[in-house]
Amino acid sequence: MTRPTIRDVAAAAGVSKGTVSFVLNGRPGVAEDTKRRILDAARELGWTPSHQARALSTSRAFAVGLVLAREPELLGADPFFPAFIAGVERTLSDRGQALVLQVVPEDEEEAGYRRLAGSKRVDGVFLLDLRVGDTRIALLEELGLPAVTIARPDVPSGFPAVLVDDRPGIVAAVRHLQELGHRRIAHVGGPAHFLHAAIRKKAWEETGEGPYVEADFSAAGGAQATRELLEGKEPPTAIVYANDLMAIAGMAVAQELGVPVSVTGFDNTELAAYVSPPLTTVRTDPYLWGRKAAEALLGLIEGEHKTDIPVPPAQLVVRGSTAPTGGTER
Amino acid sequence: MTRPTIRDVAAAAGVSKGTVSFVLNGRPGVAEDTKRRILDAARELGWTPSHQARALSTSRAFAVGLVLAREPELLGADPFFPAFIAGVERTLSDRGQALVLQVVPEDEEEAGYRRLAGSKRVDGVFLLDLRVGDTRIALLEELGLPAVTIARPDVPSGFPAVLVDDRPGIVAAVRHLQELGHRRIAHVGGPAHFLHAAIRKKAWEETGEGPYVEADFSAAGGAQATRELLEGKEPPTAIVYANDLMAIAGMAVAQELGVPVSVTGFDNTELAAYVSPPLTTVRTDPYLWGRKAAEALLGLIEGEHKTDIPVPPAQLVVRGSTAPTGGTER
DNA sequence: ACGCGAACCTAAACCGGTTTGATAGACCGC
DNA sequence: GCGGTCTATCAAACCGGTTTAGGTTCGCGT
Repeated sequence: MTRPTIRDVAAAAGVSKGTVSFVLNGRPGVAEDTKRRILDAARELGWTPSHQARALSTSRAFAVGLVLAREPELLGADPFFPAFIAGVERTLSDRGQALVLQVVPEDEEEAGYRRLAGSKRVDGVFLLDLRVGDTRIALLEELGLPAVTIARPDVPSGFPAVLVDDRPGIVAAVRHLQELGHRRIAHVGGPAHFLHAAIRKKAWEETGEGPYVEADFSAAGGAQATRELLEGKEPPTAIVYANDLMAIAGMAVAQELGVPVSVTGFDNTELAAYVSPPLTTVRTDPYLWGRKAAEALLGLIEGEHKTDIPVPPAQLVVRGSTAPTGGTER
Repeated sequence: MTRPTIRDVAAAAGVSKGTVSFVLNGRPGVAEDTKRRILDAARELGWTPSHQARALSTSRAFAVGLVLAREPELLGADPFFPAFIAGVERTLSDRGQALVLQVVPEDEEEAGYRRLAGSKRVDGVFLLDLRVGDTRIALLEELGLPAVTIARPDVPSGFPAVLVDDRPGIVAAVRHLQELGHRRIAHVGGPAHFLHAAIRKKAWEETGEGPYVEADFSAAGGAQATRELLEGKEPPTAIVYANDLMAIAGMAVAQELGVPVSVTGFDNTELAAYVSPPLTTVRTDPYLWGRKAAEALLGLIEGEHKTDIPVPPAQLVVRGSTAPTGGTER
């Protein structure tokens, strides 16, 4: 028994294919009575339209894409993607859309987008990990592929964006440390070519605080940067990290060196609350971003006008890893 | 300027659509000369076949699916998926296949598979987080959807599987602890209805060691379980955890309670090497599993016979979190 | 009684590939 | 020189939807 097609439904309801199609797409101009007959027939036969056929005639893919250009190991440690993707799915699945993932080595990122666009596999894409002077923006415009980004304030991307402001989180962390009496507060940032790393660094710079070390968001990088800071002359009494992973690795280094130092992270990963001492960090909501981004992207694909979507700013979560100067951290 | 179609290529090469199609699919029976003319024309025009049209006429989706039925928060902390997916992609992208992701709440898992199958969006799926008496096996058979699982020894799944053996890793961890003088070695496992949790537990049981607490693979669960163990009478001197996340959370609890206890994790997450003390754990290779699983799935879809694929067993990575009894853990 | 527009529906073309049955021509042996 | 096979190619049907350009039918105004 093969899958029923629109033809079968049409025959069962005694109408033409065209009419069934009209009903399916909620077009006006079909009598109530006929409409019901068709819907009944469809239910009876268990018919669902073949989205392949639909895709062919409407040249829509009914799917959106996500290109991840990171090394697998780094991906594994990043709490952002799974949550973001879950949020995206939340929106997509309600609307019968699918999410197509491409994971590519960093140097094949462009090819990844070209593949998705060229084979018309997706109707639009998410643009993540925005970089300074990101070449992908031009690429996507060239490809004519609708896109939505996760962007930061003051950096126009040319696409509608979910506007995430990391600054209040960083500022709050620094203020919190200052209130605890810290006067030399360092920052361990992510690669500065990433917009989100750059803006966190900028927010921190504007507080006028101490030394800065650039790392790469990895545990290894965070540990290394911490060692540099603590073994240098005039070590800071507190460190603001650009993510939890580096912060946790940094805490371990400080413990090993026996240097008491307050630390804050960024992301509020699940583990943050369960390390010792529990990590003071900044809570973000990638799940929400995913939902919003997907809504925006679908809207864009439908031809809506592009607008940015603000989301609530990151919030500081105070835990035990920050303590008054001179006090003991553990 | 619209995308060229097969018709354009045919016209340019002075042949019929059919012949172009034959060449494209590498079918025999086309003269060398004609073949070259067609390929030249195709290159000239920059033609790539529309996979939508292809999908319609061959009723193949050229995509495989992955259903993730976990809460977003848990997903974020799990290092398995990103690495697995990266491996999968590695295989897929070479073969022009796409990966369609579905993230659903746990109670909608079945609907997720039905959606993928019903809309013919994918030609096959990966079946992950296999459970004891998994109902999805019957479901997929009912749906007639080819599938590949990540399975454990001795538990036939009915589908070709990447055969992962966690036991040597657990056994090695216990032996290692025993050699260090530990005599009461506890196990904090994952939910027992998961096959991988069950088999780790079983391997540990067969070593004849101490108390067992079931947790849920989360940091919170690991911390809670650890507290129970250490605050009970006859606390263990070592704990074997079923994943790194619980192990790290457990270490923190032990530190807070001031109880010296050796711990081992499972997964070898990036962070494992950078906590204090560095975590002794078991290294697995989900990237490889992803590659193998994708190869198997594509083979299966092509109609090859199903066979299980063994992968190298997990290996113990000894670090500082395991120390001789009576010695200091930090 | 007739013309007209609205409401409803149909037939057929189309999307861009794959696949099948037919055919034209080359080559073969006798 | 003729039937028979083989090769290379073509034309047309098909996949399962959407869309457009007409038809019918009907009620209504005059």
